[in-house]
Amino acid sequence: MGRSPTDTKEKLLQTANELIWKSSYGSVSVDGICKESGVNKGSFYYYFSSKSELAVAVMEESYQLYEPKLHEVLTTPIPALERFENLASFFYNEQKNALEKYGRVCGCPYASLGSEMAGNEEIIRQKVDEIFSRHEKVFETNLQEMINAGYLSEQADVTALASELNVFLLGMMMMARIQNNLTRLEGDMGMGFVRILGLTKEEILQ
Amino acid sequence: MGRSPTDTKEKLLQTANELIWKSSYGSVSVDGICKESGVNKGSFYYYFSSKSELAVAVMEESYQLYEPKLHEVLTTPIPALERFENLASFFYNEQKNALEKYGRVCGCPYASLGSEMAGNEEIIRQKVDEIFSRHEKVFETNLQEMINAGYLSEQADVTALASELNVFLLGMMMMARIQNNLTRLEGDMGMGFVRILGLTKEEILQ
DNA sequence: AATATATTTGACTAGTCAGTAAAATATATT
DNA sequence: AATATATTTTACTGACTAGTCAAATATATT
Repeated sequence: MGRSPTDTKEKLLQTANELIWKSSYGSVSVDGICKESGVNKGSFYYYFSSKSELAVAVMEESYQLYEPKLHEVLTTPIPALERFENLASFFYNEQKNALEKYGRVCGCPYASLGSEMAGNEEIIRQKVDEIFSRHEKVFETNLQEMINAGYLSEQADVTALASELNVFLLGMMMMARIQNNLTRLEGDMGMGFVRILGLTKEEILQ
Repeated sequence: MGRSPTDTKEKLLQTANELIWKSSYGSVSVDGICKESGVNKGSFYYYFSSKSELAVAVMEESYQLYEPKLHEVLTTPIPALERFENLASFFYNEQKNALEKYGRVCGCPYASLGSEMAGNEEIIRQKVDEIFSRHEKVFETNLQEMINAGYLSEQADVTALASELNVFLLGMMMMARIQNNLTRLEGDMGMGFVRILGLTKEEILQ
């Protein structure tokens, strides 16, 4: 009974994701998102109760698309050194695609939005906090699996390492966005991962 | 000849610094800054030609206050390990003071503002980029002095280390702001600096 | 005291903001 | 065909936005 579902909500989420990622939460208006989506403002508030609730939904959807990709790169059964070099390439390619699509280095969407709105919209701050926890958990789980599979030293402190990897990644992404430049990301990210994990060509276990 | 100079400009800079640091650029209005400063809007535009120009001036002034403090901590003639432990304490105390004053963890003002506005206001992005370059240069200079004074290994790559310290600091500050929590900053920052520099209690040269 | 300059005042755009509400429309089910 | 429900449309607040402008005022110098 009732009318058929449409792709209106999905279109709003996607447009909002793009606009907020490349510019910012504060400089993107609900009107702007609606105009770009070809959706009426009334329809916007049929699907979302506020702009901040939309931002939270955008992050959840985007993270659900991202996490499996991260997991896949980290679970490929090759030495840990190569896995993290692949991870660095993965992030670099993501940023390069965004640069080509949006004309600028976009960085980490969660970090930018979280940092901007942490002091103004508690539900946004909480969502970013939660997403970072989940992200760190993925690192943790995969590091433990690498240890179990003999790819990483048993002495490794997975919790501490996951946290450090996260902080380093965050810092690199922020720097790339502010510099609007990918060269550092290309040059230093893989090395950074490897150094944090204490991996060298000689120390590889398998 | 003419009227005496006043502290109006200074008051605007200080108020803007506080408001933008704790919330964001987009959610602080020129009207809000004026009201909080007890200054008329006309006076605002007598001193600043735009909101973004104000933000640039805020960053320059605040960095000029900050850099000497950073330099002082890093030039105290004690072993490098202790210098960077002191540096971690210095950052922690700065954040703790801001937390007490503004009711929230504020993080790095340049990074937050830079990340927010990098895609919208090129003069802001450029200023943050410039400030980060100067900041990294301070690390470089001081690391070289530590090597010269025999406090750090001569094999250390000061450029790479300065960059890594910067990225790590940036990541830690961002995370603290988003988590609105100082415990990680208190627990992991010193350790992080020391690990990046490859310093351990045993390896200290002097 | 007159004058030149520095600074402040307050009113004013003209546009944009997030959010509302009721009517209109489309369609699946009965 | 009637009805119930899902979705869209349109017009509308009322507050806030960055920025402008000319007149008013204060004061150091002559």
